[in-house]
Amino acid sequence: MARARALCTERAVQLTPIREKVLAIVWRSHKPVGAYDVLDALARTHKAARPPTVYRALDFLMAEGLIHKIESLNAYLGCGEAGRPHTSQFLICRECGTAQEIVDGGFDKALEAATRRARFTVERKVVEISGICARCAH
Amino acid sequence: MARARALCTERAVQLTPIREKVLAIVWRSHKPVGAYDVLDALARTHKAARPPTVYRALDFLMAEGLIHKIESLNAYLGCGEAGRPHTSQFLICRECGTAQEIVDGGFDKALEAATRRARFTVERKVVEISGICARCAH
DNA sequence: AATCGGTTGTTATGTTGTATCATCTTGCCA
DNA sequence: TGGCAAGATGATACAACATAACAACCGATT
Repeated sequence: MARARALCTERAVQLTPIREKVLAIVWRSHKPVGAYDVLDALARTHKAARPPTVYRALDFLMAEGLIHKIESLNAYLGCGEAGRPHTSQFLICRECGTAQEIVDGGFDKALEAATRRARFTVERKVVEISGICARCAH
Repeated sequence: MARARALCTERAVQLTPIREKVLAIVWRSHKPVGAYDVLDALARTHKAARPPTVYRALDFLMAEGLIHKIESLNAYLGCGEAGRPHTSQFLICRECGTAQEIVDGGFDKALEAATRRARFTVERKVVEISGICARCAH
């Protein structure tokens, strides 16, 4: 969190109280959390919270690389490599609901080769693998 | 489409008129199409169509591997390798809206290695790359 | 004829995300 | 020191995406 504050200062963007609360809410869950769950949690300490309040904060945090959106769950997850440029992949366990962020160079290399072959300019990568994690498999 | 019919016969599942119409609607667009766009199109020839009608058909077609869902767009796309077991990745152009399905062995190999390392049992893969396609880049 | 599984009809509702315009705060500077 | 501009938030309404629940139908089997 100190790191998040430092990053925002460095970039001259504002990590306002609302944004910081939302970040804390997303961050403290190791499972992806839905926008309306964030809203419920935020509303406990911030009565005026409404959907746009939350979506604005989530958009800001995504733009700054502090959280990710898991598209296949419509949910949000704290980023493990906050602020550093990186691409990430997610392993999502359908049993326990956790999402693990992994960084895999081989993956990126294969992707780079495939997109270059297609002359495709990459802007955003969504890689979400669902299944059963090691712990839940026993 | 003949191929879709053959597959369903072989599997002893019913490609009913509604399902076939929905498949045709998804298939004839080379862009991913939203469920409510499908609904509008279906309703032209099938007045009774309602959201559940469409979602049931889409679920069936996905289960049979005839279409895919693009999670990052909440939209559906005809499958290029209908019925054959395969994993696919998508290149989605934000300019023209087309989504190209690519099959890349290197990708699958990298994924296999990464998931085995994590002792993760894969059930579903979502790989959606957004950006600018070759045609739109000029 | 009874019934059983699969499909569709129907109504309502739940979930996720945005548009729009008003208001407030802060810093700047003429 | 008054006014303006940019960024952030408040507030209302609505759009877009998806499912729950139960009724009705239909063909195949017994």
